[in-house]
Amino acid sequence: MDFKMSLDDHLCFAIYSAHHAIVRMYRPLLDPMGVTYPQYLVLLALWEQDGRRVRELGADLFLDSNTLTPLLKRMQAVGLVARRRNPEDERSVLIFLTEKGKALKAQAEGMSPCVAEAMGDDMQELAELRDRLHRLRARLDGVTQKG
Amino acid sequence: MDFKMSLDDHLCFAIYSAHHAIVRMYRPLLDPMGVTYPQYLVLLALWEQDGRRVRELGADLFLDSNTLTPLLKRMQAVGLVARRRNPEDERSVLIFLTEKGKALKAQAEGMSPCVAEAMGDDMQELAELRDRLHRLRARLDGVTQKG
DNA sequence: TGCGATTTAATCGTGCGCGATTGATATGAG
DNA sequence: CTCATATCAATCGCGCACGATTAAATCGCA
Repeated sequence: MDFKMSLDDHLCFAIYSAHHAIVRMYRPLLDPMGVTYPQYLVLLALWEQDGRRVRELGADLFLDSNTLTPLLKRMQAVGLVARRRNPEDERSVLIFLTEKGKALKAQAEGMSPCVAEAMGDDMQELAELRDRLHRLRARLDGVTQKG
Repeated sequence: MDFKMSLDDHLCFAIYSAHHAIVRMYRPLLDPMGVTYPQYLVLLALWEQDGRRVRELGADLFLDSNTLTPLLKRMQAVGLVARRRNPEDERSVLIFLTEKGKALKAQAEGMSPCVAEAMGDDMQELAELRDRLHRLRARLDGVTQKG
């Protein structure tokens, strides 16, 4: 049985290829905003809660400072965020949205119809897919931690 | 409603984070084999059908030569594949598994129990998740093409 | 109080993805 | 047969991811 497992039979490849398809779909929507897809995810996290530490942002996004620091510096360079040392604890760095970064939220909400059209209109199906993936991720995280 | 959409509410982020969790889960299994996760996907495609052109491999993996050429050269450098110009059409390059590349298949099949344990034992659920993702990817590819 | 252990961000090197371009080979219309 | 067009792999530049390491600040305990 394992001996006949093709690429398409693998769940891992379904996730891999769906991920890249998502990024390709978002690119033309995000390009006019001047942000990449990972940067858009950072913005989503900051629109939800501003002024977080890099560590907290990383916990939400499942990313470490080796990825986030250069990414946030690029966002700072184009004026989307400000990085300030935390006066309460000089080890940590706080990330704040600039006015430009805040303003992008409205523009991003304008993408919704395009995203909805691309993803499909079956909200039930999409929400269920999302929840199944979150459960799988949580399970994998748990196993990887212990293993 | 859109104004309260958190990171976790987004299907795109569920896919993004599940993808990275999958890669993290596979890493300790693939490291001893000396291959990366994308290289493992290439091997899956080649174990299924050997001696393909770069273009065909790319069609299966949804990757272009700008990604595949350097990746295949790295696999050639460690002796997993051979790259030969196609005598029938000198524009194309054929990719062949070496004996070492073929031998890795048995070792990869040994990962199955670990993967199964990490992913969970509900094969029905996992197969359904896989099929839903393939349908989403197909839909996104269609929309992106036309758009 | 002093000092080792811990926490935090930053840095470095490597390997993807991919938009854009290049160069070589094949194809096809006239 | 010729030359424009198409196809194919390769190349280049940039931005992630991430393992490993470093440096600074804080914490905790003797």
